[in-house]
Amino acid sequence: MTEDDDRMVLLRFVERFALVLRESGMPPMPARVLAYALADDADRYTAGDLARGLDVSPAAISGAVRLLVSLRLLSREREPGTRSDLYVLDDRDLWSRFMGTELATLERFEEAAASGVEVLGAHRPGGRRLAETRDFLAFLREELTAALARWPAERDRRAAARAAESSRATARRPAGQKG
Amino acid sequence: MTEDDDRMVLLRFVERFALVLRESGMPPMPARVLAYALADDADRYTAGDLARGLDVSPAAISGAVRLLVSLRLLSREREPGTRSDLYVLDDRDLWSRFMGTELATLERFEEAAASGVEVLGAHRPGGRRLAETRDFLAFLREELTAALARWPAERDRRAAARAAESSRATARRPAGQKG
DNA sequence: CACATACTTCACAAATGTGTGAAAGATGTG
DNA sequence: CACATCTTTCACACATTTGTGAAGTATGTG
Repeated sequence: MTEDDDRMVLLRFVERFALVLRESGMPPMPARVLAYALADDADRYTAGDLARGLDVSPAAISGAVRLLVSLRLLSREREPGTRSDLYVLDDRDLWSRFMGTELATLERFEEAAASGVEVLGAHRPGGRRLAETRDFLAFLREELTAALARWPAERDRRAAARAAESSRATARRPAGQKG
Repeated sequence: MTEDDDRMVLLRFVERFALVLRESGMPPMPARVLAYALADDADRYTAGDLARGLDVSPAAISGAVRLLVSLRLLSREREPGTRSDLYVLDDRDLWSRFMGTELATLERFEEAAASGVEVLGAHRPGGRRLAETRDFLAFLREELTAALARWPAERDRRAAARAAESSRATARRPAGQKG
């Protein structure tokens, strides 16, 4: 009962989150698998787990994990003496990796703009606009790279802040009488 | 001859750049229109200009500019006494705007992650991962917003550097004898 | 006010993408 | 070494997306 409810809540979330991932260009099934692996409580999944958990065919999982592994968003592991691969979502820097793939796209943008400047000529209005575009993309890439490097420290800082906050809250509850 | 060649070069670039835009989630035709408006030398286009320039049907342009205008990447203007709208690519902060739409996506991500924490509970492993995801997205949004605010100044700085560089180069050519 | 021009809307044909079932391929077990 | 289990590959049906032609709408012109 409650277990089924939980599962529905989870699957509903999966669809919601996957939708946003899809709007960022990820195909539907990989998006679902990523969202599921992120939100469900296990930290390693066999292909069968994912297929059953999402209630889709194993074939669909096969294609989805192939993409996710190639993007480094999942990694494949093998437990000795077992016949299934295990897919693990390395959440320590999942989002850094995700942004890594975005940075690669940004670089492709930059290259395209630069080649446009080259073939069209920087003196013409169109070429000038492309040069400015290229500069912007370069700037953005520098900024993102720097931000990404700051993230691990920032994450720990935020996690510590959250922990302090919640321990203050629990300390207040049992002993907080002398207001 | 040369004019046709130029046009081919332009259209080839348009396709190349549009391809990257498409990988970032933009539909093909809007991507082409944006790339064309960016790279061609005019600074305002009627729908007909775009249709002829890209050699596609006016109907396709209609849908494409609707999207681009809604994203604020093109703006629609109307010259008095004429019967066509003019589409202008406001390149002064085109890319800031483009990133603005990306920021909106980021915000949707953040909301989705936050709602996941809410419905799944922050104490479970899945919920904890989602909380970290939400934090990362918030961080990224702050960083991007800050970077975007820095861009105008940075752009002028880079433009000035380029101008100084090129004037130094032209000054060196005619008079640069006493090396 | 009929007409010409430019654009938009709509229905459709073509292309593309997506997930399934069936068959084939691995890999460990008795 | 036959078998059981799990995964991958492949062909296909289904759905979605895309851009076109044709018809309709708006707007300025004679």
